[in-house]
Amino acid sequence: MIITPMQQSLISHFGEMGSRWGLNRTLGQMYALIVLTEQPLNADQISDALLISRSNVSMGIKELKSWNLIKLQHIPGDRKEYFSAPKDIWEIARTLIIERRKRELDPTLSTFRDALLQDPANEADKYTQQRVQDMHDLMEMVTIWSTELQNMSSDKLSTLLKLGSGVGKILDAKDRFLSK
Amino acid sequence: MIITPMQQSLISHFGEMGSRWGLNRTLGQMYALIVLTEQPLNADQISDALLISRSNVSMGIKELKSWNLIKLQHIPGDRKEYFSAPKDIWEIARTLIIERRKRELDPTLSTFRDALLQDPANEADKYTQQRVQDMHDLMEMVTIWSTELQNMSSDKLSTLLKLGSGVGKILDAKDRFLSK
DNA sequence: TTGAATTTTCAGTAATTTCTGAAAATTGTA
DNA sequence: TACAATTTTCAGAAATTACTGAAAATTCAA
Repeated sequence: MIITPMQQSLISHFGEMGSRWGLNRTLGQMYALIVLTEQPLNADQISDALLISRSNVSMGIKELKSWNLIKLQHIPGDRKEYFSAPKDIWEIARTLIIERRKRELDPTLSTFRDALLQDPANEADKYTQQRVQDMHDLMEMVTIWSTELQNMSSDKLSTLLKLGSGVGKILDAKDRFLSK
Repeated sequence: MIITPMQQSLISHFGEMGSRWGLNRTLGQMYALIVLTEQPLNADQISDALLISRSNVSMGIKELKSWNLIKLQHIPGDRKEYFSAPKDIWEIARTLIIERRKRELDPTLSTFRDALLQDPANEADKYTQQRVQDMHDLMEMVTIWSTELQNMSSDKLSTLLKLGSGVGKILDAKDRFLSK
């Protein structure tokens, strides 16, 4: 498993960014390696390439599996497991959106609902509930969006994103449009 | 600075979630406290309420300032600085989107551009560049979107989000619509 | 200016997270 | 079934991150 300088610099960068995304350095590096390599890789190859222990790779794979970010493959005549990333970058993006929502939004939404069901004990609680209500409504809408994206084909997702700076125009004319 | 049980449970939750967002526990708790309290708070009140050291609060405030998440206020006759969050939840959301983009996307986009400018040394590099190109294009579109959101009023942002499950419909009819 | 009030910095410590090697568990084939 | 190959687990070590108290710096009113 030889890594080119270009790959190395990208892998390092993903490592540094890894922690800013909910992952960690090693996980970022592992995923970069898998995404940037055409052939599926086995755990030993990953361990060699990134100079990390075999057991660390095993834990990393477990985590990447829990994120649904890797595909598992078998090569005939080889007992090792091989890992690869989806070739469709939109599929990866979609998965990331879904998984981040699960981890970052869903638990909070549920906590918000609990708080809103309680009787406010005093003025402070009343104010708190107002704010929670606002945050709840916002997060719920983001959730609806992400569900929509989840069920969207790569083509459609791509079209939507390319709409980019056209969003404003659509909104300006939305009423006219929706009334047709 | 008395905290109600309702506030306490929300603050705890924000603390736990804090690390899943690029913040940390204390920062999450601090921001929850500030958002959920109607009155602006000073550093000592935050320190008291959350049972953390005054210096920790100072560092937290510095961080929240760098995220543009808090407003600084002065109360006549009081030399202390008071902090509050925007009352408009959309403004907070907008700020979060911008700041997360700055931290999570921009540096990566720049690394991608560097890699794409290089001459591929071999087949592996050619494949790597293909994948980088895909990721680059996707991230650039997300960036354009976030810039759009950045310049959008709260009203408009709210309208867009509420569109929710209407997005698919809009896309289906996009061509018809845009040709008008 | 001066000095009390307030905020910030920072070195050392504490807490948390990540990583490793060794051992246990699992898998698949002969 | 037996066993070699492979993967997973996990306790302890290493690395990183967060927190504190004390001291330095800043602010502002008199």
